[in-house]
Amino acid sequence: MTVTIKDVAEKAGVSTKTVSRVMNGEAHVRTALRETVMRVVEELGYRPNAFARSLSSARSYLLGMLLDDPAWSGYAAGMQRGALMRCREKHYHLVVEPVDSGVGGWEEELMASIASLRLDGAILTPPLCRLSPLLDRLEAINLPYVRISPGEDESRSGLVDIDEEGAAFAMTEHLISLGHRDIGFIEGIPSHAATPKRRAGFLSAMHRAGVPVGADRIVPGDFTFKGGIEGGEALLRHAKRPTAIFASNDDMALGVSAAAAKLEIAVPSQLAIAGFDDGPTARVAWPPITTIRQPVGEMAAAAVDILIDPAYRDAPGDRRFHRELPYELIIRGSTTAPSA
Amino acid sequence: MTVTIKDVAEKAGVSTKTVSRVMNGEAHVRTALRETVMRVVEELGYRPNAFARSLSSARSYLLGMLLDDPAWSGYAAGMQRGALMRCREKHYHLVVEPVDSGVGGWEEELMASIASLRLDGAILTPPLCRLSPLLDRLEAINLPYVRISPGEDESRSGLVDIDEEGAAFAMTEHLISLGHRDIGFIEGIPSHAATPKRRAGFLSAMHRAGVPVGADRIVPGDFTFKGGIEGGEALLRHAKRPTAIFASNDDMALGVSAAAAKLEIAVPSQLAIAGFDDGPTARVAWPPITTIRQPVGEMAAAAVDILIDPAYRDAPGDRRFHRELPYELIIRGSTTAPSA
DNA sequence: ATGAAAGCGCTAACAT
DNA sequence: ATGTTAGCGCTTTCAT
Repeated sequence: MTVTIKDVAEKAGVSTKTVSRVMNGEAHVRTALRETVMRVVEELGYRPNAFARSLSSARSYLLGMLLDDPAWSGYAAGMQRGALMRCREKHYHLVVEPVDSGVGGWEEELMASIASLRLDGAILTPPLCRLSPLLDRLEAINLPYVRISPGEDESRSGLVDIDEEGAAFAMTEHLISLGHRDIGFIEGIPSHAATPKRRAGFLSAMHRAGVPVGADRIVPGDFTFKGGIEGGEALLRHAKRPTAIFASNDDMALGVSAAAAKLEIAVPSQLAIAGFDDGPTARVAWPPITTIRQPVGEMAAAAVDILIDPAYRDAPGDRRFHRELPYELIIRGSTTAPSA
Repeated sequence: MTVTIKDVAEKAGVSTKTVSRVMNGEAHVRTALRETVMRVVEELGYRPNAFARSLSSARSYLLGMLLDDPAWSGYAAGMQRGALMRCREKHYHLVVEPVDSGVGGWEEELMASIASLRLDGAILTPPLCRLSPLLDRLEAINLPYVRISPGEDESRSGLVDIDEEGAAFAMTEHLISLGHRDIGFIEGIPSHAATPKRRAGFLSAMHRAGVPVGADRIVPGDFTFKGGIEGGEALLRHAKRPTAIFASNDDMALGVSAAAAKLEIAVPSQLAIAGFDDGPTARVAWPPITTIRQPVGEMAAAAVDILIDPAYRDAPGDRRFHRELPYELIIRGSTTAPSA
């Protein structure tokens, strides 16, 4: 059979409680004893049973990541990877809970899963983090959660985000500084908090540069490649087309790139293209996409840190549990000065 | 406090064992009683504690997915998604265990994690599924596992794969049927079992068509975009360059596409490009890449099915636990007939 | 068909 | 600094 705490205690000639203390790195154990116990643990290959521990201690050492990303994009994958790595470091485990909010009954299923696993906390990614009824339910069962880029109700919980508006502003300034004045913009899906912020950043940079933005220069989008093709075509079919297009994420930027190829418009010489996210797809393109690097892995890791901070339960709305991580403007081949 | 089985038993006027029977869908409970219990469960919002159940029953209802994919490509994400969905359906949970086999000590960490979670089974993805010492250790602790595309030691465990060689053969035939005779091939990373199989499929199709393959037409690769650029450049810098290039995966195919753009070779008119996998990147390209669809999600789901089959433990090597799923040739815009 | 009692392996609370 | 006791919430015998 598997080795239990009793076996270790017996062989080491101590009580199970002492073994428990050693395993959990608690104080009040003499070094000599601690070492004896450690040795026996090694010898026997003892691994504490996570279930027994959770059952008696109310802590599960399990964190959940709630994802609603039908496309399972690089964004979600990066988040997950970042959270996973930090969890591993801290001796927690991560349970990923994919959710399809398009289908009925998901909320019940999710709550059942959460309750039966007795999660210690949950990370909510966009657009889930804006579902107020979901937040209500999590609060009702007293489950601490941290939101990634929620964009509203800031004081309701810990959160991690970047300065979306500032980043969009910076990207727009980059395009303007290259000499572009007629710039098209493709929006994201409205359910994401980032959508209005990125647009606002774009508009305010244009405004500040004193460049008017025609209503036909802003088109809707949905964060997908296909949406980018459509948005790109809409912008490029004008008799007088923009010299640059700023898409609200990388996948749409690639769509614009495809639309340009179709219409035989050369990138970047005849059209500059910018994206947002710096996901895996941004690098797998030619020319590579100029974009905003959003440190998704670190954002998820920060969320884990907040969740496992013992102080978090008591003051989830406290400002010290709000992290704004730095973005980075990544200039690649898709943006150059407009040809005269 | 949270509702326990005792609360339900009390309110329903039955023993805890009866509630347990109802919750687990066991026989020997009168319909009337069953319904009463169900009603009380609803009313109280009772959720069984997964830890308590696991502690007393030896089953954890937890499956692990072991991943060693530094790029965290679409392949890994698709696998995970497929496994996750099937687990949800079957009331299991999935714990993802990323592994960086480049770093020392990963094996100990992994084993500790597995042991403490008392996993019911594990899914091994490439290239981990070929690490014989790891398989030895899993067998030593008696943990059932299923491998995805292991390519060797077939009788050692259940496995799920596709006909890699047949798929590469089909792709090559497609290119030949379009009229290509001078075709370049970029290999995958040697640690993956798929690498030699895809090459073999390519070679045998060429051979069958009676087309000789020059040694300089096969170049090494590593499944990355960058590797694809390099491989593509190597093939395209020849005075007489191939009219088509078949890359062992999509990311490399995109790299070839980028290399062609750099060298101002038009795709598909001057160069046809084919990939393999049909990952998310294949569609986010222009022209979209002709490729082989590998049903990664279904493969992972099949692995879950095998693991939770009660008969699997007793005969893991049995042929009925080997699944070969169908691939599909997806013809997109990147392959057309060579221009005369 | 249903129930009573005895753990599963660990930790919290309380000794000592 | 270390040990003892009593559960955590469920399932497993084994009765009835």
